[in-house]
Amino acid sequence: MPEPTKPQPTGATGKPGSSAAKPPPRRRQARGERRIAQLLDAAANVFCATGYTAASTNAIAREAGVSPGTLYQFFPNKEAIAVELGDRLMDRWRESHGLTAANLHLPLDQLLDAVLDPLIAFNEENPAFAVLMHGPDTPGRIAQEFANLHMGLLSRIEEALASYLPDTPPAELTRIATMTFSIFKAGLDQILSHQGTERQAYAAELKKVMFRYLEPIVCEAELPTGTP
Amino acid sequence: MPEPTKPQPTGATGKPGSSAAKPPPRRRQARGERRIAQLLDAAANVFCATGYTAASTNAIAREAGVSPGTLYQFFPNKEAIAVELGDRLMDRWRESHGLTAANLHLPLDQLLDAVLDPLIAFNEENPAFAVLMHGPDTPGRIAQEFANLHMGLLSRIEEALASYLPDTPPAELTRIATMTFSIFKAGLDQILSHQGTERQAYAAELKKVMFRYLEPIVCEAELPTGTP
Amino acid sequence: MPEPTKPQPTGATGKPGSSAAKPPPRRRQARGERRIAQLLDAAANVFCATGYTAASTNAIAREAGVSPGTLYQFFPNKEAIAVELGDRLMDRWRESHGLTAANLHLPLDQLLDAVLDPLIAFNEENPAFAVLMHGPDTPGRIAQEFANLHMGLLSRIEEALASYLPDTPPAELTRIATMTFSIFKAGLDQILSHQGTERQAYAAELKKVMFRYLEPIVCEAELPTGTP
Amino acid sequence: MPEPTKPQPTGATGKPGSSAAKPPPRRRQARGERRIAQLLDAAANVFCATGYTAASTNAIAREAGVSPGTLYQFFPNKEAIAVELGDRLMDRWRESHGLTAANLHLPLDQLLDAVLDPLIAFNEENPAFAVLMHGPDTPGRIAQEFANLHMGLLSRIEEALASYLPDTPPAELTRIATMTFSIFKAGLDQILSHQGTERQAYAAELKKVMFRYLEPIVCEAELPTGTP
DNA sequence: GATGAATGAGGATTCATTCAT
DNA sequence: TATGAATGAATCCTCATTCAT
Repeated sequence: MPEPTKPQPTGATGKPGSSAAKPPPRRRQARGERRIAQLLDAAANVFCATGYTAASTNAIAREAGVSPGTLYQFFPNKEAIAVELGDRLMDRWRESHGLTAANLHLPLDQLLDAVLDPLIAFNEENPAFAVLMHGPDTPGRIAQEFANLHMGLLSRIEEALASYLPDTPPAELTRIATMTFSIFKAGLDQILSHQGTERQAYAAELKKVMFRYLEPIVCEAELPTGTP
Repeated sequence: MPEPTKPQPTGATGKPGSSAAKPPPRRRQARGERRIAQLLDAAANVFCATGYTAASTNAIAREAGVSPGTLYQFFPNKEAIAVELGDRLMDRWRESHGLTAANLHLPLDQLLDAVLDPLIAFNEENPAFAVLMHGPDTPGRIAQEFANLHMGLLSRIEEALASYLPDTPPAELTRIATMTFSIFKAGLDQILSHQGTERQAYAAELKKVMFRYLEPIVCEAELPTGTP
Repeated sequence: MPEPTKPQPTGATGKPGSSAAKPPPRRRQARGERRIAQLLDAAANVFCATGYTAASTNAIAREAGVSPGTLYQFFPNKEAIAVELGDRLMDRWRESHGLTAANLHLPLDQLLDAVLDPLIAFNEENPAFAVLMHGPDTPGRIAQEFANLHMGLLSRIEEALASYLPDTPPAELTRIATMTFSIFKAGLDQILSHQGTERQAYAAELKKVMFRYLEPIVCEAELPTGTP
Repeated sequence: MPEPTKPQPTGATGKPGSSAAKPPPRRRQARGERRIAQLLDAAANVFCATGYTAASTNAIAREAGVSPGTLYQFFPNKEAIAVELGDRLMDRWRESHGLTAANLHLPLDQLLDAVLDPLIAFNEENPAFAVLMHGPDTPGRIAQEFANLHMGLLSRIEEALASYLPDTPPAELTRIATMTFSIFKAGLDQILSHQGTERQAYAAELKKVMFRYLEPIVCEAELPTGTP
């Protein structure tokens, strides 16, 4: 039917987290949906191979076995590809193993196991996730296109921490969360750049780092009554 | 392996002073040396502004106020600029505050203060150092051109650790050093991306992370006699 | 030669009503006719907004709220859209206010009023008409796709002039008509690019130009007997 | 010090008309200056052949026999090429036959001859001038990049008219000038799109149009006192 | 008839690098 | 040395058009 359907720029389906009132995600044929998946897979590969900055849209299209024009039918630009890929990975992560409320009552070491093991596994299966978490090599600033992903993860950490540290001032909470996230990313990189037992050893090491960092913080908060 | 090897970096004017038989540095290189410094300064700025991958040699030349041709008179390619800049920063670091033998007998907390404070200060003054430590956003692999810098720092950490942990197997030592370095880089990024008191708070936080991570390792090693 | 020939413009649905034997217009073309109108309206908008050369068929389809494929179901290419739009505008113009035979006996000033006022009004309502009269910015040559429109208008002017100047050689007649048309287009552009009273002032000015240009020509022809 | 030398974007040397304090026009080698001329010649050809909108920078480079990169060493974009070409043609025009003060005291018919003949000749030799005067086929607005050229010519006409019509209100003056310019462009197009005697005939015709349009305006102004 | 997918050549522009002066 | 010119492949992206559903 003539029904105009609102051009709806392209690609990105919607921010994660804003669950209500998703705008009808643009009528698309099944083939198109497949193409998008294909392109995002290709993008993941290329991002992993060359990093975000050096990745080229043509390379992504080539990797996906389509022409450059096709890519641009679904994504307005390189940035949008990264955003959409990040969103989808984030969704996938949340759906499969998200930080469940149950975990939040575990003791720290078990919490770390409960969170990190699947998260590491997820990153092993989706190495592009790590690439996107880092963003372009532009230092300092978090590039606009990665802000979603970054904030998404960061705020989840912050929430989790908040439940352990209800009395900590927000600024400090943010700092601890930021540091934790930062450390995690650093450790994850090491894990992913090793293989086999060494990889496991690094995973164990990361847990040590995080446990030792967070334990005093958490304990101190948990026992405000007795210990001097 | 870890042994840094200083790989005679650029193709340009072999650095005087590095090898045993110093040929009297020729006069006509004085200007050249100035040019090089100029170019490296410019490169540092551009790398900081845009990251390594996105930095263009033309932009570096422009920033240095010279023509592209001039740049290539001193460096065979973009990579060499990064390498040389990294080497020089590394030298500068070593010369000014390098991990002196004296420090190695300090207790851990003091050691961290002694090492991290000047290192952070150095990075504040030379933000390109952090950019180069990270290398391009290509994940996992350490790009060839940044291997020197990376290994240089890493092996110094490893040496230091070795003096605290003489009985630890080398593989583990490497792993701890790698992790430590990784954490440091991560923390440094946070420090550098904040300002004022918040920056200081992040620095303190980084020290906490590192102290808590390393303390048990070091303690355990230090007291092989008394513990049951 | 000037004779317009109405070149059976698009490849699509031969316009009913043009040839002698009217085949009863098939029902299923009703929708098609609407689509075409829709597309031509959209094309008019896009041509006005960006000019012919820079207009894209995708933009036209989008503006019409249909898919590119649909557009090509009715028009074989971009050119055909312009041609058909031009033809329709021309038809519309002819049907509503065409140079009626009656006008041809008015004195020049009244003739100009009689012709120009509605023509200007028509162009105000259909600004795409002016765009199409000019064609692409390719200078000199009249692009193939705009020849119809151009010749259509030109020959009408020429006919009108011929009735005033029966003894003028055809070459000169063509020249005067061409010049007149050219001036008209130029003036029209000015009119359309102004607003309100200024627009009216330009319209008046255009009439002055044309009147003063044509008056001596016409007068001289009208009084072949007396004047030296 | 390195003295940065101010990047000085590229290409365009400076606006015409601002004669004082020309910024030192960027050190350039002779070869470069030749290239620029070459490129502008090529651009003129391509603009004439295809019009501004459809002209491609690659086509210009090809026509000039250089690589696309070379073009961009001298011009930051297509627009700048048009601007510079326009400026140079304008300068060339002014230098050779500009409206000299002497002309301003001639009777109108002689003035028109004095101005139009060389101007037409100039346009015959530099057909790109006409293309640039028209600008892109975007209707109405005068595109930014052509404003200079347009205003340059328009204001010269306006000045000339002002000397004939000292008592006319400025708005009207502008209108008359605009109309005159518009007519001239229209006539010029016809002249240029014909050949030989026909071309001359069109030139004569244009003069008629302009003379007849302007004569009453000028006369009326010239004889406020004594008219019989 | 309608849709959205697909194409691939071509658009402007950049960039690492080399060359002539 | 130093410069600016030159390169050409590669960048992102667009567009007229065709195809499969």
